[in-house]
Order: sequence, then C-alpha cells, then structure tokens
Amino acid sequence: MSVDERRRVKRLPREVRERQILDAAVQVFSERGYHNASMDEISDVAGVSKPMIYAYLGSKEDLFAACVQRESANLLEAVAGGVDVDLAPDMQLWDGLRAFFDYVGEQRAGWRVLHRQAISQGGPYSDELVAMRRRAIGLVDTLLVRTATKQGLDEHATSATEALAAAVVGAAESLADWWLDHPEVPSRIVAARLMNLAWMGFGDLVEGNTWSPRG
Amino acid sequence: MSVDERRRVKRLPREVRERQILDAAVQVFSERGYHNASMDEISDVAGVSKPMIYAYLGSKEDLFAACVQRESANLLEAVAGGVDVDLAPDMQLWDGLRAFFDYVGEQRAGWRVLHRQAISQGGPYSDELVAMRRRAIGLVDTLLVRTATKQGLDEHATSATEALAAAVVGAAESLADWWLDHPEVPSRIVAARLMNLAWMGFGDLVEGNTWSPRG
Amino acid sequence: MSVDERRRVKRLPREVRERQILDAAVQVFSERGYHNASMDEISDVAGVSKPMIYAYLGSKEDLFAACVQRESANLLEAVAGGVDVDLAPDMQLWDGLRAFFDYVGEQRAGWRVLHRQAISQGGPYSDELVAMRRRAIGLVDTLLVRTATKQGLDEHATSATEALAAAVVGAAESLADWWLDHPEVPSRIVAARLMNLAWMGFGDLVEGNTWSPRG
Amino acid sequence: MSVDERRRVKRLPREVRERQILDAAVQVFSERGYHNASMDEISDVAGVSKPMIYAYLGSKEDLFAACVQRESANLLEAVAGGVDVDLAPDMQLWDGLRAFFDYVGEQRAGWRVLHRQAISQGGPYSDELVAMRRRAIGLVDTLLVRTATKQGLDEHATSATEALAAAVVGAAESLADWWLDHPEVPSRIVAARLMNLAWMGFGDLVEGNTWSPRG
DNA sequence: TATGAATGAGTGTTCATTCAT
DNA sequence: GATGAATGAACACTCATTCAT
Repeated sequence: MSVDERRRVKRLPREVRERQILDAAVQVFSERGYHNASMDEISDVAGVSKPMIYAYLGSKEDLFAACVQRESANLLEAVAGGVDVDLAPDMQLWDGLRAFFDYVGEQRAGWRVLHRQAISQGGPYSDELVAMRRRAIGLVDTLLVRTATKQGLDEHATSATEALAAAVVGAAESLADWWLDHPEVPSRIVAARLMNLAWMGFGDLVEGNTWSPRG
Repeated sequence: MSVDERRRVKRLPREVRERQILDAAVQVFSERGYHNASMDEISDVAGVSKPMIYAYLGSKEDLFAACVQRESANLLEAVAGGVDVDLAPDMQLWDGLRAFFDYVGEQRAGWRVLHRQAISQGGPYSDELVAMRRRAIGLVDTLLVRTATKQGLDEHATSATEALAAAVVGAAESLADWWLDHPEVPSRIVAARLMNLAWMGFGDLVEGNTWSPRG
Repeated sequence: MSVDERRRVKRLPREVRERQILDAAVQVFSERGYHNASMDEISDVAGVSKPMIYAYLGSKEDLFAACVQRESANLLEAVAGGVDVDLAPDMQLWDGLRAFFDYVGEQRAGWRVLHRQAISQGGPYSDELVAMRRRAIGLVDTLLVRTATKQGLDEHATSATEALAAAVVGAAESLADWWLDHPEVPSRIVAARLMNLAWMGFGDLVEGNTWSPRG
Repeated sequence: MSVDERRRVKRLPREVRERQILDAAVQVFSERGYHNASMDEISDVAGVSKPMIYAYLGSKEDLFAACVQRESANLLEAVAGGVDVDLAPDMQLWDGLRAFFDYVGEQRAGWRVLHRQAISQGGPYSDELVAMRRRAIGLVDTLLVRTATKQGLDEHATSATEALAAAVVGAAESLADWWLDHPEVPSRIVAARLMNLAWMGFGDLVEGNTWSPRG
C-alpha cells in the first residue's frame, strides 16, 4: 500500500490527526511566523484538508494557542524531568539549564514558536507563554531566594532576586538564540557559560562583593 | 484662509513629512504589531495620504525597516552618548546600561518595535535589527575581551566572551521587559542589578573562580 | 444493557427515523431559514448522523422539499377535514378559514417553513409550495365561481375570481402573520374578520355594487 | 472612448459608484436571493471591484440593508406622491393602490427584494422592511378608521381595523405577486379588483352588513 | 443499519499597492 | 506635491456531501 493509497484510504483516529496537525502547525508557524503562516500551507504539510483543522483544533488563533500550549508543556516537562528537587539549588539550576538547552537543541521549531512568535503576538495567544515565562522566572527566583536565605539574608540581594531571575531567564533565551547560529558548541558548554555568569555573579552578590559606580 | 492658502501651508518639506510618517508608523507598529498594523491606519495617524507614504518611504516592509533603523540609531546614539570611551571598561558598561535603561523608559514605543516586533519577523525586515543586536553584543564583547586580556588571558574565558555578551544583552532586554511591569523601580537600580550580575560573574570567570558541576 | 442491546434498540425502523429527521428539519428551517440551517444542526437536533439524512431524505434541497410537502399536506388535510363540501360555499369558506387559522396557531414552525422560507427560495425547492398555494387559490376560486354562477354570472366578476382568490389567500397569510403578534385574539375572531372582508366584498361585487373612481 | 476604456480610465465620484453598486445589488439579490447572491457577482454586474463595495457600502448585510432602505423609500415615495391627502379616504386608498401596482410593475427587481427576500431574512436586515410594512398597515388603518368614525362608529368594526389593514396589505402583496405571472392585466384593473374587495367589504362592515356563521 | 472521518468548492472580507487627476 | 478612487491577490472559514468502516 503506497503512501498515496494510505493517505487516500485510511481514516485515522482523531488523536493521530490532531498530532499530525499540531506537528505541521509548529513547523510552519516557526518557519513563517504567525501571520505569514497560512492555514492552507499547514493543511498541506499536515497531509490533511483544512476543514479537519477547523473541526479538530478550531480557528487559526486556537491552533496557535494549542501549539504554544503543547510546546510549553513539553519544555516544562523536559526541564522538570531533568531536575532533582532534593539536590542543592545550584545543582538544580545547572540541571535545569542543561535540560533547557538540550530541549532547544532538539526542538528548534518548537522553541522558535515559543520564543519568537508567541511573544510578538499581542492578545490572548501569548497568555500561555507569558504564564510559562513567569513560572520559569518564579522557579529561578525560588532557587536564588533559598540560597540567599541560607547564607544569611542580605536585604538588598533578596529584594532583587525577582529582577535577577528575569535577567537569567532572558539571558538563557538570548543564549539559546545565539546558539541557533553556533550549533557547533555543545549544549553543556553553553549551559556552563550561563551557569558561571549567573551563579558566580549571584554568589558575589550574596557575599556582599557588589560592584558600584565608585568602587 | 483660502483653499489655495491652506494647500500652500500643507505643502510641507519632505523632511517634515517623513518624520510625521515615521512617528506614526512607530506608534502603530508598536501598538498593533507589524502585521496587524495597516497602512491605512498609519496614514490616518500621520495625517498623510497613503500614496505619500509610498512615495517617501516605499513599501510597508521598507517603512518598517526605516522605523527599526531610526529607532536603533537613536538607541545606539543614546548609549554611545552616555559612554566615555576613556573610562575603564566597567564604567563604560555601567554607563551604557544606564543609558540603555533610560532610553527604554522614555521611548517605550520605539523599544517595543525594536524588541518585540522586529525579532519575530523572519525575512529581510529584521536585518537592521539583527545588525544592531550584533553591534550591541560586539560592544559588550569588546569590553569583556579587553578586560580579560588585561588581566592575563584565560583561554576558557575569552572563547566564551561572545556567548556571554549575548547572554548579557538578552538579560538586559529581559530586564527591560520586566521593568515595564515594575516602573516604580528607578532606572539606576535596574541597571545596577544587571551590572552586578554581569560584571561580578564575569570577574569571577576571569579570575578562574568558575562553577562546575562537581565543585 | 450491553452495547449490543443498545445498538439493537437504536435500530429504529425507517419510518420512525424519517419522522425524527423531518421534525428536526422543520424546526431548524423555521428557526434559522433555509440557508442558515446547517445539516449538522439538523442531524444534531434529530439525534441522527448526517449520512442517515442523506440516505433517507436525500440532499438538503430534497429535505426541504420533503418538509414543505409534509407540512403543506398537513395544512391541506386540516383545512379539508374542516370543510363539508355539501354545505353552502360561504360556510365552506368559513370553515376553511377557521381550520386554516387553527392550524397556524398550533403549528407555528410548520407555518413559518411554508410561508416565509419556501416563498423566498428561488429554484426548484418552492415547487411544492407554489403548487399548494395554487391549490389553495384554486379552491377559493371554485367557491367564488360557483357562487357567482349561481347568482347569474356577471362577466366582470368571474374573470376576476382568480385574482380575488389570490388576494384572499394573501390576506389570510398576512392576517396569520399579524396574528402571530396578537395571540390574544381568538382564532375564530381572526377568521371572522377575514370572512367579512372577503365574502361581503365579493358579494357586493357579484351583485354589481362595485366601487369605481368616479362613483 | 469605448466603454472598456471608460471603465478602465474614469475615476467616477463616490456617489455615482454607490448608485451603480446598489442597482447591481438589487438586481442580483432579486434574482438569486440573499444567500445565493455572491459579492463577486454583484461586483461583476456593477462593473466595480469587490473592495469598492466594502469601502462604500460595507458588508453584505449592510449592502442588503441599503438596498431594502432605498427600495422601500422609493416605494413609499411613489405611493405618497400618488395620493392627495385632501381627497376622500376611498380616493386616497384607490390612488395609493394604483401607485403601488404601478411601482411594482415598473420595479420588479426592487419589489422582489422587498417582498420575497427581506421578509425571509431573520435578524436586523428586515427591520427596515418590517417598519415599512407597519407604516403601510398604519396608513390603511388610518383611512379605515376615519371612514368608520365618520359613518357612526361601530365598535366591532373599529376594533378590527388594524387586522383588516393587515389583510388588505397582504392581499395587495399577494395580488402583486400574482400579477407578476399575469402581466397582461393592466395595472389599473388589478388595483380596481382589490379596491372592490377591500372597500366594498369594509363598507358592508361599517354599515353592519356582516356575515356570520348562522347568517 | 449507522457513523466518525474526510474534503472540494466556495464565501465574505481585507490589505498592500497603484493610477488618474 | 498630494489624494480619492480603484483593484489583484490572498486568506480565514464554512458547509453540503461522501467514503471507509
């Protein structure tokens, strides 16, 4: 039975078709961007007619939201699965970063959808993503706070953790983007570089070795 | 005032018209995003008919590129104007960061165009932005390299500077975004937080105080 | 109850299925109009899958025609059943009108399908309706002609009977519509009003008491 | 300058284009019905591109509403212009009917849009039409009431005038439809038939010559 | 018998872009 | 220099209809 025949004949269960469609959508959204992606192209790539997309996943907006949701869930799962919460905070951050960069390296299309497309869309699509980003920042923040607290809380440092967490997350995203153009660098090296910057910088902060304009 | 007079008054020099148009375009692009911005709305906001836009600034893509170009030039100018190249590298970075955050705080629309819209557009529009981002990363890289070199070049550190510079730029962007939601924090505090993270972390790196999984 | 049993229960005889489908179709057509009614909604309301509708009643057009046919047959039956052909023409008209308004009062959905939807469809769907309307006009015409003939045929009057019959039928339809907005008026009063207008006016005509511009 | 050239070259003022578009829309709506009429066909018939329709008249719904509005205004104007309010009620009704049938005879497309299409559309399109129909019924009602009052008010008769007015209007509409299939009958004859039915029947009513089941 | 799965064909609508004036 | 008038081309979305099971 040829591929053609299979396509023409098989009535696949809904679940399978939905996956096909989402795969195609992630690919096309990542390549063309949300607005330049056409439902026609997505349906072509998915090997499915347009009405199926609307029947199963709803409007273009719904479809995009479903992509973001799936990919962000995958990313979170990958990161969470790579972290052992019983370890020390620095090891958790390290494992998390490694898992993050591994995911980005393997799922470039998914990452692009999350990072580049979802951010730039106003409106409700990006809620999912904004939420995920907040969760990521929150996680990093927790690690930083726990560390700062253990080491004798310095007021300046802890009040700043959320901002620093945002900075670290942004740094990670930016590094991931940079890495897309430098694929020859191994994932663990990229992770290590960020880890050094973030953790050592934060460590100095905790220990009171701060930089100041007049220092 | 006769119709003729009014007409004569309306015949503004090209330069002025272009500024009107670019102002309107930056505003609309920043509010609606590239694709949801319509040439109609831009011409309305600019108080100029559509054919004028095409005559002066070319296609929508050209117009967007011109916006990015102008805004990125402004940003670079602001940053460059705030930095004294005769000072030490850390002071340069500090002044640059302060100038950057000041600019973002004052030119939110312009920043949105640069950060959110330009990134997400594939294709030729974003060349301007990519170039500017590269220049920013390059500047930071230069500072880092100069510092590392002075202090006795450590191979690991220097090979990493570009990546770190990317990370710092990303961190700055992310912090700027975070700051949009926390406007009560003064610009200089935001800059200081990033400065601490980046400079102290980098300093440790240069001095060989690196973090490692087993360390 | 096993799946098998449930399946057996669901296998209703064709006749029942057809009634279910027609009931649903009349309801949906009457609520949404022909074009805004979707086969999906009809199948939902009927509790039957779409392929069944096609198997039993054919295309949407066929289905609509079947609705019109059933409802017009019901209407005719109701009217015919209310009329005793051995009575005098005026009594026949009276009984017919009463039966007509009773039917409209009880079968609003069916009446809407007949009156509002079927009329506005060009093409073949409305053949059923046009035929029924012709039959209605024909019946009234017969009564008028019989009366006119008995009383000594007046040329003017008889040549006009068909037009008058059309007018009476239209008046009845319009009154029925008006009645939908005045449900407090009893059916027999509505019928009586029309009867007066039609019969007395016709009677005058037969007797030569005609209105004329200069009279 | 050929028609082709004129079409390609002339930039007609908005007013003219709007009339062209409305003319085409009335024609197409009347031929195909609201739903089967496509904006493509309307734009073809109008000799104008689709975007112009949207720019000048708005959505399909808006366009249809504009048609109904224009045609109903024309019809009212024609009828009002044919009636002299200083004449006796019967003369007014007579003149109004004549004007109505004249209009229908001359503007078949417009009449179809009003009568067949607008009625069958639910929703807001038909508001215009429903309002016009109400006005027509109101006008007839006024004539009947004035007559009944002058002749010594009979309670039964006056309470019924609104229903009778509805009946007369419906009869007129139905007769107009019937006439579409019998164009050989002159307009004034059709009007006279209805006038006889309505006025004589009503006159009997006023004078107490009513029909009753046992009479 | 009965249906979930699947689609071809068409619709309304928008938008960047360009003439003619 | 400046604009109202005009459109080609494309896109999201829907629906009647039919297979394969």
